[in-house]
Amino acid sequence: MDPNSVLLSPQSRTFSCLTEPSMEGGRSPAPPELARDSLFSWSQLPSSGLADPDWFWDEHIQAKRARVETIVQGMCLSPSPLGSGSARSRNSPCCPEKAQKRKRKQSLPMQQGPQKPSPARDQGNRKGLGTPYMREQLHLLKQQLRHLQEHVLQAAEPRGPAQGPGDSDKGKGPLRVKQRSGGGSSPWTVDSALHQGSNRDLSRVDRHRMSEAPGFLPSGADLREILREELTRAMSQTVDSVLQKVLLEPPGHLVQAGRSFQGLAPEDRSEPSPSEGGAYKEPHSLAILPRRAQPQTGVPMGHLSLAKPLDSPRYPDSPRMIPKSYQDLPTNCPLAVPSCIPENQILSQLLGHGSNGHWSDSPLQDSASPSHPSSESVLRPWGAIRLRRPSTLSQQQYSGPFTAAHLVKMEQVGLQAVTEALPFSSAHIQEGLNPGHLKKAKLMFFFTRYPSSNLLKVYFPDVQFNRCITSQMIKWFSNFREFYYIQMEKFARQAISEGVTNPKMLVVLRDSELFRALNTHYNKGNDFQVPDCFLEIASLTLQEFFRAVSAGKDSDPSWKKPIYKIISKLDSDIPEIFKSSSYPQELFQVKNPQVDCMLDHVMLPPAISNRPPSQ
DNA sequence: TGACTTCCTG
DNA sequence: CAGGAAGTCA
Repeated sequence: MDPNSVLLSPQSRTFSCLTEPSMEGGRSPAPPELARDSLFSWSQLPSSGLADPDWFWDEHIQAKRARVETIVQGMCLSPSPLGSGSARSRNSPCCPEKAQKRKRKQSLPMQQGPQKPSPARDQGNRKGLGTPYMREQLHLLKQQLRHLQEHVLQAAEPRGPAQGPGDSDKGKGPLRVKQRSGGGSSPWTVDSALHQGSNRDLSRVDRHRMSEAPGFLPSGADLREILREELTRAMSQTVDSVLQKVLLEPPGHLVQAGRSFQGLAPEDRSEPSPSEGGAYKEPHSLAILPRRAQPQTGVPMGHLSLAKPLDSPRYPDSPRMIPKSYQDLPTNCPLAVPSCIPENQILSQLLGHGSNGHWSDSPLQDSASPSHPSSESVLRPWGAIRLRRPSTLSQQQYSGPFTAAHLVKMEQVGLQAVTEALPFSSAHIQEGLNPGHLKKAKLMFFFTRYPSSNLLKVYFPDVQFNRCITSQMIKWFSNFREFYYIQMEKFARQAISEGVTNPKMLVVLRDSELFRALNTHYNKGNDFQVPDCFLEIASLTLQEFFRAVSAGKDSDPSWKKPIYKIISKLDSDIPEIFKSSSYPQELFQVKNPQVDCMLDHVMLPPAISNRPPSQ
C-alpha cells in the first residue's frame, strides 16, 4: 500500500504545502518523510512563497485574516439573504453552463412582467417594509465587524509587515478559507463562511494545525474566542432586531413579500445544489429506476427539474404543490397562486417539518417525517423528488447571512421570514406521480405502447391529472418506447450481422436475451408475468426492424416511422385490475420494505398472469 | 395553437 | 427518467 494514500486525507492536505519550501527554496533537501509528502502536495499547491521558516506563523495569521475577511465579505453580502453572485459563483464555479441553461428555461414561460432577477431587487421590493431600518442595522454591523477585524489583525500581527487587508492579500484570504473548506466538510461553510458553522470548520482546522504546532495554541484560541463571541453577539443583535422589525409588519406584509419574492423565486429555485441530485435520486433508484447516472440532475427534476418547472407552463410541480382547490387555475400562473395560500398553512407546514425536515438534505427525511401518514409515506419517494426543491432553496438562502443558531432562532420566532422565501410548501402537494405509478406504467407498457391521455386517466384514478402530470406520464411512455425501439433495432442488427435472412426466424421468447433486456427494464425484479401478447408485439417489432434494416431503409432519416406506425396500432387491452388505484401502491408498498418474497402473490394476480394474448 | 411524438442529451 | 428542441397533425 502506498503510504501516500494515507497522507491524502483532508487533514494531511492542510499541511501539504509544508514541504514545498524545502524543495523550492534551494535549501537542504527535505527529510525523507516530508519529501514523500511533497510528492502529492506539489501539484496541489504549485505556487509558493512560503519557504520562510515563519510560514507557520504567517499561515496562522493569514488564516485568521482570511476568516475575518470572509466574514466581513459575507456581511457585505448579507443585505441579500440569498447571497449574491460572487459568493454563489464561488460556491459553484463548475456549472456556469447549467446556470445558463436554467436561465434560458426560466426566460421562456415567465409572463409576469418585468423580471426581477437579482435578489437585491427583492430587497427593493420590500422597501417601506423596514428596509431603511435593516440597512441601518446592517451598516452598523458592518462597521462593527470592520473594527473588530482591525483589532484582531493588529493583535494577530504585532511583528509582521502587516499586509493590509485590502492589499494583495485580499483575494488570498477567501481563497484560503475556501481551500480549507473544500477539503473539509459542510457545504454550508464554503462561501458564506460567516456563521458559526464555518467558524467551527475553521476551528477544527486550526485545532489540527495547533496540535502540530502547539506554540500557537494560546493566542489562536483566544483570538478565535474573542472573534467568535463578538461576531455572535453582534450578529445576534442585528438579526434579532431585523427580524423583530420584519415580524412586526402588518399581516399583509407576508403576502406582499411573498409576491415580491415570487418574481425572483424561479432563479433562486433553479439553483441546483450538489446535494439536490443525491437526495433526489436515492429513493428513486432504490425503488424502480434501473439507474440514475446523473448525480446533480434531477431533478430533479429534476432534476433540477426544479429550475424550469416553476416558471414553465409544463412545470409539473407547481400544480401539485398547491391545494387542490387551486389546481384548476391556469397552470401558467403558478406563481400567482401561493399568495392565495393561507399564511398559517404555510407556516404550520414549515413548523411542522422543523429544522430536521426540510432544512435537511437527507433523502430519507420525508419518509421519516411524522407529519405524513402512512399512505403518504409510501408516496414519499415522489415527495422527496419534488419537495427537495423548496428545501434546497431554503438552505441556500439562509446558509449565507445567518448562522445555524439563528436559523433555529428564526424558527422559534415564528418563521415568517422563512415563509417569505418559500412561495410553495410541501403541504400543498396533493397528488403526484410516485414510483408506484411509474411501476404501474411500465407494466402497462406490456399492453399498450401508445396510451392516450384519456386511457391514462382511466388507469390512474388516484392521480390528480393536470397538464403537467399528463405530460409527465406521456413522457414516461415515450421513454419506454425509446428504450423498446432501441433494443429492437439493436437486436435486429445483431441478427443481421449473425447471418439471419428470414425475419420469421426472429421470435422473442421468454428465454431470449432481448426479452431479458426488456423485462429488466419494464419489470425489474421479474415480479410480473409478461403477457404473451407483448412477446408477439416484440417479435413483430423485431421483424419489422429486421426487414427495414435488411432492405437498407435505415439510410432514410425517417425509416423508423413506418415501424412506429405499425406498432402504434397493436396496443392491447389493459387488464381491469390496472384500473385499481391501490394496485400499484400495493406493489410498491410491498416492494419498499424489501420483502420481495411476498411479491409473488401480490403482484401476480390471476387476471394478469393468465391473461391470454389479446391479439 | 396545443397535443403528441421522436430524437438528443444529461 | 427528465428537459428540451424540432417536427407533425388536427
